[in-house]
Amino acid sequence: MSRAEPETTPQDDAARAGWLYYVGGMTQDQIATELGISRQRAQRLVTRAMAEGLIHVRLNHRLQSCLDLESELRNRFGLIRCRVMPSLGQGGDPVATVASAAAAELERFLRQSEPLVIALGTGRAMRGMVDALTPMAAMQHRIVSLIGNISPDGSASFFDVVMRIADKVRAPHYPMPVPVISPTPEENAAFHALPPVRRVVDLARNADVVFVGVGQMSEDAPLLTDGFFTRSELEEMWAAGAAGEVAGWVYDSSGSYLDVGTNRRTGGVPVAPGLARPAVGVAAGATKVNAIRAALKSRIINILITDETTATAVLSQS
Amino acid sequence: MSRAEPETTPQDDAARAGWLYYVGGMTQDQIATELGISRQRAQRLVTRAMAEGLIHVRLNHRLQSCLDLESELRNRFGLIRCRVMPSLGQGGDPVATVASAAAAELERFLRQSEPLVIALGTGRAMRGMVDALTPMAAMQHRIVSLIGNISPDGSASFFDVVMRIADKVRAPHYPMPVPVISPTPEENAAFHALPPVRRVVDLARNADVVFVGVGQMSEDAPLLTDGFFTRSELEEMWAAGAAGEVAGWVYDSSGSYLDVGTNRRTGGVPVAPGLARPAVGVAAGATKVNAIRAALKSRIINILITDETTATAVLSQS
DNA sequence: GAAATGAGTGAGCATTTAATCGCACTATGG
DNA sequence: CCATAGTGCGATTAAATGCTCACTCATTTC
Repeated sequence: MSRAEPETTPQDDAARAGWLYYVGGMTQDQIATELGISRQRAQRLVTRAMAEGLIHVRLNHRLQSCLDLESELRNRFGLIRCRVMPSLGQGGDPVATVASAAAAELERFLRQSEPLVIALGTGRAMRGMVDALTPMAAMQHRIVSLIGNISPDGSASFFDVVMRIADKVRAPHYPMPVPVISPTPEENAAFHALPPVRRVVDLARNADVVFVGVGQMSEDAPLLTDGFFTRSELEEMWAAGAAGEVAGWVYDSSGSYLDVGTNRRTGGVPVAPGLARPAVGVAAGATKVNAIRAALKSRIINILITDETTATAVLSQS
Repeated sequence: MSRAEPETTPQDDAARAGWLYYVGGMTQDQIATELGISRQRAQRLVTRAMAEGLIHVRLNHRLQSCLDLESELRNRFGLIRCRVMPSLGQGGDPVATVASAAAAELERFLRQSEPLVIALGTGRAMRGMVDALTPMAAMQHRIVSLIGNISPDGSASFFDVVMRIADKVRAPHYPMPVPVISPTPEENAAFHALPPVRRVVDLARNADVVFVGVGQMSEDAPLLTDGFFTRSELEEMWAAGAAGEVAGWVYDSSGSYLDVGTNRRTGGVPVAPGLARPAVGVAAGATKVNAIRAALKSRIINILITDETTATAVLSQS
């Protein structure tokens, strides 16, 4: 037979194979026959469709145990909303667990017709959320970064989250053109005095919705492993009672921002505690428990998206 | 034996197993270990999670060929919107193909905050759509049936679609308490004269959105196989040029309702052609091609959700 | 112009999954 | 109290899947 159309992209093929497999329930052999390709190729297309996120899988049932945890967290910390996903066991990646729920929460806001300013932090949780996001047209909103996008080595990888999300929803986006953490308070202030920076800062400060990850301040603190802190800075923060970090701003176990160390040189906008506007924290993992509890206490975040084991741990102590 | 927690339902277990399998990417063996059950049991739970619709799978990519068909259908028939899903090959069930897309379209309306009156027909396509619908709170809307729910044998199975959807979204619902087709025009008129019926009819007639399947009038007409038509009635309609049927009302190949046969005794509300409010037709399958084309011509429906082969066929003739 | 690189391909094989079967347990009605 | 139908379970076996490897072909690099 003759394939008249040469105009199918590889991704099209992958999507079609994945569709036939997951929705149509066909075997890879049948797909191979249907599309006139070898079984191996069909298998690769199916794998690829999943890997590239062309196929979305969602759980459509609320586990009773998760619902219980949600209501307890809501009551204990006075949250607007809370979402607890089932854990994936010790082998599983907590980020993957919460990513789809976080994406759903974000979509909830994106679907609103009145224009919103949506501020975002960075980190693995945010990255996972954006990857799980379904592309949709939501140009009415503005996406703004809370945190500087200039990293110590000069790379702009932190730019990624805001750029990727803005790309998926075709919304205007505002990266924060300052260093994540400047060498001196003066240099940080100099950046923030620049008019373009001030405009982004104002936008972020008055955002209608905030999405952030939550960083732990233990040995494996993201800010340390990613090279934004030195070890001595971390120890200085420990001495001051550091419990966690949101958007680069370090707070103690009661959820109050510290006035020492890097906090005097951090660029961008801290997430103000106790406000009424939605502030969504996306975080899961055993090491983050204390950081999450502290952020909830002062209501730096008032919506929490986490997994079952983390939720249990957050509630168990305190 | 001792069951320590009596507080996990079988469905909870199935959902958890399905989550671990599809989202966590774990093997059924790992799940069995994780949950402390046998492999076979894990496998049964996973299967069940899928069968009961606890796991939703969606395609997150638009195939170029489908996009092309969509824009051509939109232009040709002046549609508001059109959605073409990839076909599942000759073995596949067309209803399964379009169900998830139809559900997504319905959810689009359900998510709107201003209250809507949503009118629905019946049939396999509607049933599939409702099954694929994600449960969500949308109490602001009212769900009303376009078609009678009393079938010839007295059963109320047609009630199902409206009831199920209302159950899933917790919205008030209004079944149409009249026979689908009455034995005589007089009896039909008598039913429609009843005040409670009139209220439902008024609601349906002024609905903000309409969702319907499209029935073919060939040998395998749903109205015939489901026992609402006799064969002689079908032949009478053929003689008058019957091409298809929407919500029980039969129209010819130009999409005009006929004034013969059962149309004089059909209960409920016909979908008025050519209106501006969205009227979504959900239909796929080779036998429905003519019925779909006719419904599009007079714009009984102005949004179409179908599959690739059907879309191609609808466009090929005419 | 030749070698290197890298993505894509098909074959064979190990692992994982689905289907079938027989057995035990339970509820229901004689 | 026993018989019987129905349901769920584990073991076995057939099918399907995923993984590795050697190979090709096109493009790049020296």
